[in-house]
Amino acid sequence: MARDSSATKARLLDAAFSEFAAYGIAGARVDRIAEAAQANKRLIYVYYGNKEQLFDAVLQRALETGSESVPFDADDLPGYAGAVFDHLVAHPALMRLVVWKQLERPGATDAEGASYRGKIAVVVEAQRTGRIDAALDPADILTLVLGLSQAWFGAVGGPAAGGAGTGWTPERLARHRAAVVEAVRRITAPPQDTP
Amino acid sequence: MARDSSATKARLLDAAFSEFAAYGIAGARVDRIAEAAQANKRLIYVYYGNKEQLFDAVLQRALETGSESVPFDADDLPGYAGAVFDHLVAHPALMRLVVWKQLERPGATDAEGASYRGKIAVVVEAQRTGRIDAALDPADILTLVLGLSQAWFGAVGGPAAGGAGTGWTPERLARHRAAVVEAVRRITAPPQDTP
DNA sequence: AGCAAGTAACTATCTGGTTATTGACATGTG
DNA sequence: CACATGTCAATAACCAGATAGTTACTTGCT
Repeated sequence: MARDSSATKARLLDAAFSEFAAYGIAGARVDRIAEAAQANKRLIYVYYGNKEQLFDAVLQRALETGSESVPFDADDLPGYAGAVFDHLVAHPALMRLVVWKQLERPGATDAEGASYRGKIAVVVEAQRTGRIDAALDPADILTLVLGLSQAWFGAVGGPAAGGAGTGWTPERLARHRAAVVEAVRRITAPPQDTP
Repeated sequence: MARDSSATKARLLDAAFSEFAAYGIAGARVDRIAEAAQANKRLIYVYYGNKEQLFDAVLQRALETGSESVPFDADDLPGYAGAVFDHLVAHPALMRLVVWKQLERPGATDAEGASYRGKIAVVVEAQRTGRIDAALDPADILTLVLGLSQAWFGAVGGPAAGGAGTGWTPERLARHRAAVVEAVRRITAPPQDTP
């Protein structure tokens, strides 16, 4: 039990995820991560190199699991926006992590760029087949849909804080979710969509 | 010239603005701020108390000048969104500062809460007079409009980085601005808006 | 002189990262 | 079997540099 290096690595990664989500890269404390993981600080350097690389590992895993559980669907962008919204609300730490990354490590990684270009291509195709209004630039569509899905995070009284209970009641959240979905529908629906 | 305390205070505030926008609260360095302001570090504590209070002062001034130069107009939300967009693009440091604040100091201040409630009231009135679709919750409208205006910041290849040149060409930026304005129009326009 | 503005040097503490060492387990050898 | 050897996981103590905040002092203006 005490000699399982992969378990220790995983505990460190989990602890680092929480720490980075809460404090960002600059604010995160290596000692706190080690303590929360019940591991020795040294092992962070053995397994992950240094604080920055640990952050990279945390972010990569978080984004992987994120894009796995919310597959992109250009044929139903309102549904996709709702799914992204649900996932972020369910995992506010992931939301915070992404924002920290945006501030402290701007610029897209190769994986992000590839995923982005893939989505663009799918949107273009959906525009060609008439399922998305072709008047808007596909890159703009993507940006706006994501922006709408994440808008709650920046809202006044929004749950930018730590983890759980955050001022928004479930009803309020559900209503906002519906508003996001409807907004995406109005933006992306092709003309003459309401017969 | 060398003995003008208000000028020194202003220089410190400017330097602190840049520093906090670039590195956040945890990442900001008091020594760097003093050096950039060509002032003695001690004066930060004399004039502003400590690092956190200095951040508060920076944020307050930034938000004040922000809301001054972009007045809220519920009767023309697309135009308002465009104006917010323009202002943030012209002052990316302000955008970053707001996001840092959201992460490192969650929760709305009294001033923010008041401004928010004021906007809500104006939106409600605009819905009553039929200038905004009344089907959506006013709080959601506000959140979505702001989210759209800021969506570019989170975009792939977006200018989350430092200050100036950031991958987005002026043309790309103008196109995205038009997309934001059009998106807000589609979301907020009352039914039967196109005669 | 007297007061406000400004400064250099200092300190206590923190923090990322490292060194030297120990403990556990497996394997090969006589 | 008994025992030496090598390897991997883990640990405690340590260190050099950084950092927020302070103390005691000087400068310049009226």
